[in-house]
Amino acid sequence: MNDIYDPLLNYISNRIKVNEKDCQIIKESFTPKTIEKKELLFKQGGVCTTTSFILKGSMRMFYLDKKGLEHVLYFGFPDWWVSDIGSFYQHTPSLLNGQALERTELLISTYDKMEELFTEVPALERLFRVITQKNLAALQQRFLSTVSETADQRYLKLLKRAPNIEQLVPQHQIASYLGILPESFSRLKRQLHSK
Amino acid sequence: MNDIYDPLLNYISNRIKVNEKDCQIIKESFTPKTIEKKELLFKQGGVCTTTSFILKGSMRMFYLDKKGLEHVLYFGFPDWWVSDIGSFYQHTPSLLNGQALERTELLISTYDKMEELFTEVPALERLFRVITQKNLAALQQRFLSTVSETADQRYLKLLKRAPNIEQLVPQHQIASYLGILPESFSRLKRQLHSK
DNA sequence: CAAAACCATTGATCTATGTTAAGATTTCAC
DNA sequence: GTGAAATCTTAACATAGATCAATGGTTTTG
Repeated sequence: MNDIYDPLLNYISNRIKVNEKDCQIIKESFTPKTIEKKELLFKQGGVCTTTSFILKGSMRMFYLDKKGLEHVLYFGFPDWWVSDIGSFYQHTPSLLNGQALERTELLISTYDKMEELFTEVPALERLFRVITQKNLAALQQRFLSTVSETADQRYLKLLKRAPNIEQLVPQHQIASYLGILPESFSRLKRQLHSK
Repeated sequence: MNDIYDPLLNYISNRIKVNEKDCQIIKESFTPKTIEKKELLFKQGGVCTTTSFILKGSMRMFYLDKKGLEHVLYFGFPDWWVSDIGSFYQHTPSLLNGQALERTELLISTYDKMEELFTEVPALERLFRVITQKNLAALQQRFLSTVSETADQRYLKLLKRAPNIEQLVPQHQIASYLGILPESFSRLKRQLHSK
C-alpha cells in the first residue's frame, strides 16, 4: 500500500481524477532510479531521452556556455519534473545538463512511454498541457525580470518566492540562477546588509 | 469553400487529423476581429481573456517596466498564436501588452471556448500541448542566449533565424527584442558594419 | 500641407556587473 | 586525519550597455 510510487500517484491524483487502472498504467510507465551527488541525469549535447519525477533530493539544470561559464536554468526538488523539454520532445541535442546536487531518487520515463501514457490516460495529456503552460508563464516572468531588473531586485524576489533556498543549494548556484558571478553575488549581499 | 477561417483550418489540418465535424466546431469557437495599428488586443494589468490566431498583419507582445522601458517578449505574424498565457489560463493580471504593429486581422477565442474545444476535439488538446512545449523550449533557448551572449551575438543569431525581420518591424522594436536600447543598437550595427 | 510626433544616429559620461587575483574557510577523498 | 579541492569573500580594474543630450530625417495627423 505504501510504496515508492506513492508521491507520484499523490501528485497526480491531487490534480486530476484517476482510477485504479490508470494508476497501474502510470506505475508501469516509470522506473525508479537513484543518482549520486554530481552525477548527470542528462548531458548537454546528447539527446535527453528521459523525463523524471523527483522523489527525494535536489538537482540543477544548467547550461555551460562557450566561455566555460555555467548558467542555472532551474532547480528541481521533490514533486518536480526534470528534463530538457526541447531535446526530449524533438529528439535534438540537449542544451542542458541535469545534475544531482545531492543523492537523488527519481521515477524516470521515456518519450515513447509518455506518449503512450497520454493516449491511454487522456486526463494526463491535459495535466501535462497545463503544467507546461504554467512553466511557460513562469519562464516568461523570469525572462522579463532578468531583462528589466537588477541582480539585487531579482535576488530579493527570489528570497520572497523561496525563503529557504539558501539552505537548499550553495551560494554560487544561486548566483548562477540569478545570472551573475559568485563575486558579484558576494558584493550584492554585502551592499544589501549594509542598509 | 474559401473563407476567412481557411488559414486556421489549414494550420490545424497540417498538424493533426480533423474531420468535417471537428472543423465546424473549430469555426464556431473563433470570432473574426480586426484591430488597427497601435491598438491593444490585451493590456498589462488587465486579465487577458483571449487567445488569438493571426490571419494577417503583425503584432508585438511587450512588457512596460517600472522605469517606463518597453521589453518585447515576442512578435506575432500570420499563423501565430498570441496571448498572455499566464493571464489567460490562470485569470491573473497580464504582464504583457499585445499591440498591433499595423492593421491586423485575427480569429479570437476565449478560455471557456478553448477548454470546451479541447474536450470536444482531443487531438487539439494534444496539438496545444505540443505547441506549448515548443514555445517553452524556444524561450529556454532565448533565455540562455540572453544571459550568456552579448547583444551583437544575439543580433546575428536573430538575423539568421529571421533574415527578413528588418523589413517587418522598425529598428527600435528589434532593439527592444534584443534587450538593448535603440542607441546601443545603432552603435552595435555601426561596429558590425565597420568590419 | 504644415506642425507635431516619432525615429535613427552620434557623442560624452555613468553604472552594474565581469575579470583577475589573492586569501580564508569549509568539505571531501584517500 | 591530512592534504587537496571546492567555496566564499574582498579589492582593483575593465567593459558592455545605459543614460543624457543634441541633431536631422521621416511619418502621421489634423
